[in-house]
Amino acid sequence: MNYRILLVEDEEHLRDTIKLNLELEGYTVIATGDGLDALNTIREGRFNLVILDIMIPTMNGLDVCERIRLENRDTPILVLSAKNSSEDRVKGLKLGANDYLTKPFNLEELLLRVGILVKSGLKGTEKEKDLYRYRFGDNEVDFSTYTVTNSKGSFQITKRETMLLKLLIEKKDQVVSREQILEKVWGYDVFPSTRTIDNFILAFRKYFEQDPKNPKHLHSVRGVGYKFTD
Amino acid sequence: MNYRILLVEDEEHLRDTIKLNLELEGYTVIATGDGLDALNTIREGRFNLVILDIMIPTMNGLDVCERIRLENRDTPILVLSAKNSSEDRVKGLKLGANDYLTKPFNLEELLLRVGILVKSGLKGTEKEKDLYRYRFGDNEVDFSTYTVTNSKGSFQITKRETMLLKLLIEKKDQVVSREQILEKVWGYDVFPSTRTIDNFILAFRKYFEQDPKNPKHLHSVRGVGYKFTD
DNA sequence: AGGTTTCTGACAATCGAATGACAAATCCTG
DNA sequence: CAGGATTTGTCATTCGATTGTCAGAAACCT
Repeated sequence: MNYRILLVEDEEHLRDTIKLNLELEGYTVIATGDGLDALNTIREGRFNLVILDIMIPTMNGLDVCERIRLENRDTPILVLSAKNSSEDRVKGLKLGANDYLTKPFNLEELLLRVGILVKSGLKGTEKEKDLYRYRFGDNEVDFSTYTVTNSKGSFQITKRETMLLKLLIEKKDQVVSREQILEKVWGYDVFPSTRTIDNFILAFRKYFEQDPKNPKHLHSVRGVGYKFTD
Repeated sequence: MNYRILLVEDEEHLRDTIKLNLELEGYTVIATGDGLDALNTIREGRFNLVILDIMIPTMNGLDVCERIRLENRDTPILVLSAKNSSEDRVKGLKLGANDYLTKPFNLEELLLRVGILVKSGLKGTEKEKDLYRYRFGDNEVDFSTYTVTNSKGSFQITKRETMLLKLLIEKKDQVVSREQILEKVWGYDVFPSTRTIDNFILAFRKYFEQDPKNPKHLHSVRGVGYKFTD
């Protein structure tokens, strides 16, 4: 079996070291030092693991992590960081990283953890359904099939809608600004007008709310953005 | 789903704290402070995760770790330790631990890592369905002979078609992304264009659908992939 | 309070990327 | 080399995403 690993690390020397060692272990390694680059690469190819330094230029590494998770639920992510505060580790793990390693690290430990992650990803791309379901009101959303079920019946929503909904639910009870939404769901280089987001919310209200005019779950916060509550 | 966790920790106070917190998260926790005890317990019951302090009395925690791995390949192990030397971490990971956390640790981080491990262990539980024959609509597919029988008659399909069809049927009612399809049917290092997959689906619709224009079994999910339903 | 400005709701119109459809080229395998 | 299997190329079509517009609601400011 040929395992493919995407390595995102900006320090050139370290990048080469890690790449070399992983290749000696038999992995195929694609390496880049840039976050945007990484996102593009991951969209094109398939990987068994992403090793991600969160202190990279161009964009925040944690955002890269979150974005990979919005688009792609399966690929394991191993986060590297110079910060050793537990808050940072917690933040990384919350955004969907599968493991977190602090620099400087023991190379052998890295290789061991890589081995563990790569294998765990293999066991089955499909995970338990419950992990991808979310219930609120009389709605049930299945993020793996893009399906919504409620009293009105059962229907499909689109990928974009799913990503946005996921983001709002992740940040439940918090206001998410339009900028944040654009950044996370659409990316750094695309800038649709703000009407677009409104239209998505509009659609959500039609899908999920008993009375779309008096939303119980999808609230507008004037001048800022939107907020999801149960 | 009821997850069962075995907690092995000799400091009583810490043990109670962890146990309580895990239970608040909804896990069932069996706790013990003794290594031998732990081995006996794990032989009796099935667990989704073992949390193991390697500084426990009666026997060396690393030995316990090794024993568990010898007897039981699947159960994830999370090692706790006061030692923070990388050699110790490497030693633990080499003996089969899936993760390693140093005391004192952030409780939230522990809970997050527990969540990740418990889920990763699940993936393996799912058994590959051994499909031999499958019926849907007025079609009957025999995967061993690559033969399809329906009202239009009986004919052969190719190996690749069979692989793809099997994948879609295994993931019935779920959206299978193009990436997943490529990964499973073509492998990691082959990159045919997306048109290829489309053509296979096209063929399937001609084979299996009464009205290929309004497919009842092979649905497109725009921007993602395809979905099979009965 | 009243008038002004800014923001969101609502929906129609438009655009463009993803897919459908099929032909042609290439790759295999015997 | 023949013949099917697989892949690529091209154009048509469809559907989701985006923009534009306007009305009404909320905030702002004397």
